Amino acid sequence: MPKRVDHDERRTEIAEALLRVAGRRGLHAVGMRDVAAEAGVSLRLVQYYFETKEKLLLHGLRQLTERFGERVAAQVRAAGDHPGPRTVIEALLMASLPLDEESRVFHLVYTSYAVLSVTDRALAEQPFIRDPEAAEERLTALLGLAEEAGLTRPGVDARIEAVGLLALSAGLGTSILVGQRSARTAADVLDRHLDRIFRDRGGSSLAERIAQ
Amino acid sequence: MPKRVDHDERRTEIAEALLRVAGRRGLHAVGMRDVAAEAGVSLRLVQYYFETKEKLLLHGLRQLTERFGERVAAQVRAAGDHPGPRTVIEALLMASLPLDEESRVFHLVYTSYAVLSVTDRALAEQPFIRDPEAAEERLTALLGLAEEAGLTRPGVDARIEAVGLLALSAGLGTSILVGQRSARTAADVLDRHLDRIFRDRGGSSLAERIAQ
DNA sequence: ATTTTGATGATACAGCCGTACCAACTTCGT
DNA sequence: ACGAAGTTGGTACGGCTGTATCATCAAAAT
Repeated sequence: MPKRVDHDERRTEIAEALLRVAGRRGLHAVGMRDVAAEAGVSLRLVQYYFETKEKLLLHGLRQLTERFGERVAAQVRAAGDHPGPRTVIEALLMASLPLDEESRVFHLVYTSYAVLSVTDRALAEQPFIRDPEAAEERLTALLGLAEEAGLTRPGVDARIEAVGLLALSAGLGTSILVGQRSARTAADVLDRHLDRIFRDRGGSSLAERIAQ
Repeated sequence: MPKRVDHDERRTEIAEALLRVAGRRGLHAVGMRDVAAEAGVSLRLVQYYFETKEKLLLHGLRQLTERFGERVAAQVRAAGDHPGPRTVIEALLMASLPLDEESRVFHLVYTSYAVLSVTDRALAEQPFIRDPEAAEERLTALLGLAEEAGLTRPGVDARIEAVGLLALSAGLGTSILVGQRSARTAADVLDRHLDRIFRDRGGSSLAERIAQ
């Protein structure tokens, strides 16, 4: 048989090119030809690995969320060996903020997809709308743990707090993305919010940890 | 001179048609021909009143924010004659949530514009990015008033709270938009958050006020 | 009444898009 | 060595887009 090329790897490379272009010029502006040029291959090849543009977009979305999930996991892992619930939650939320270029691209492209999904049925049925659900479950569990350990202030409802924290960090994320807020301000706000959930301030503040 | 047609009125009608189509099929999918058909006029007329598509889009954005501002103002006015700061803030934030069709369209189109503005310089320089600033000022002032009146809990920083509240309601808004949360859940979260800022629960809760 | 100017319509054009087609090349099995 | 199958490139097609052109009509001014 012919050249031994790892199809999955090739697909990953091309999808990566798609995400790069989308991050640079906006998802709405990427064409098949742009992706091909960015990946350094011919237009035909892009068609070969993803028969249609829609499939390419869907694959790109999947790849985007996967990579982001890994990134967040790594950042949480870096938070320490036996971190308290607040530390883990802080790491989780901060990792979701578009503070560096990679994360900025993620937010931009992900939000583009989310907007498209409102008017595109095929996109709306995609599981990427279910990823936040998983995050909610995890956050709720973490808050429940903290509650049992007596770390939270009285009257804290884990699920409601989880939803609020996710919405807050999502809102802060987009406001950073559009250049409305600085990373510093966002960290301050997040810090204050966590102060109202937890009894004790965990270690150093988020704001201090940002060199901005 | 020729037929006395109010140009501004005409422009408003056409821009309204643009927003309707954008709300139905997504901003990325609207073409000049779609707008013309929706407005019941010829393509040429759309070109006549807005020479270029970019100008049409910018006018549509301005119109969108204006209409939304009026809507919010009306909803706040409906909150009562001498409402307390919390009531006003609640009305403000709830009016920003996409609970009915009109507001849903606003959120969708506005978010579309925001996403585009990240990669489009002309859009980024548009003042619609400054509207949230005005909202922040107003919220900060309201919270400051509440603080002076002794209505808030100790340790409340008006500006940080304002930023947090806006980010929270923006995040809740988009999560409602993509069908991830119900209006009820969003109201609950907002309620809880306000409970942590204010000493007393204002009148009835937001959640109770929603028939959902 | 005629000219002038604003308002409207039909149609054409150039460019880009996603996709399809066809030819060529590479590498493996026999 | 030969052919088959996987892989790649060049190019063309149909459709849609925003914009421009040309012509027509209506109404006010002289």
